[in-house]
Amino acid sequence: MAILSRTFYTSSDTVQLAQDLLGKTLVSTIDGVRTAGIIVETEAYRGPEDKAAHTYKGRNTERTKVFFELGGMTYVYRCYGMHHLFNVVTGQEKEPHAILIRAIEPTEGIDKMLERRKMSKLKAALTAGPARVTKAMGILTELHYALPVYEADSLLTIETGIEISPEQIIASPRVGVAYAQEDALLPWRFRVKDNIYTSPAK
DNA sequence: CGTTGGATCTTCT
DNA sequence: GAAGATCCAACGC
Repeated sequence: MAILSRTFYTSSDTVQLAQDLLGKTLVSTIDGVRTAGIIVETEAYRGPEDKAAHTYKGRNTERTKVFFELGGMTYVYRCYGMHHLFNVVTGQEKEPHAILIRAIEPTEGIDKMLERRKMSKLKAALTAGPARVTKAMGILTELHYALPVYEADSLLTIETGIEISPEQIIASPRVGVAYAQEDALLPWRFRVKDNIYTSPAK
């Protein structure tokens, strides 16, 4: 499989990229052990205008500083004090956009993912949900913040995967962002239709 | 099946 | 001091 080049993350609009990422393969390599899965659910966050984004109004803190780099870097942060959520920074320098990876369909290293999730049998709950994805792949804020996903020796890479046609993509409002008022209604959540690792179509 | 509450870090008021 | 880009176990039907 081929690693996507850095230009993939900088040459299109973030909302388009969130759709383009569906079908691509997220790969984590820790201590030589590879775990991988097809991306089947994403959400776009477009600071500084987007009220739901951590970079709303250009907020630049220790946590969000990687947003301001050129696209293709990882943004991992802690959510509700106990989960790690994984994003890919997109766009140009000083353009604080990112795409949250919400669900994957496991393809490689499933035994390792089951072990990390303390599960015995493969089912959708293994990697359906942003915090589940990071747990299954061993992604941690301390270990995986601000890494290039376009470099072959990176702990996290994104590679080519399967073709997803526009008809297979479902757009809907983002999850858990009611506080963002009118921006909460933007249809910036994208899912692969009929995939069991995302919630069913409505 | 649906609902509830606990875990507990970062950031902003 | 409060709330958040969440998950899961423990309930009650």
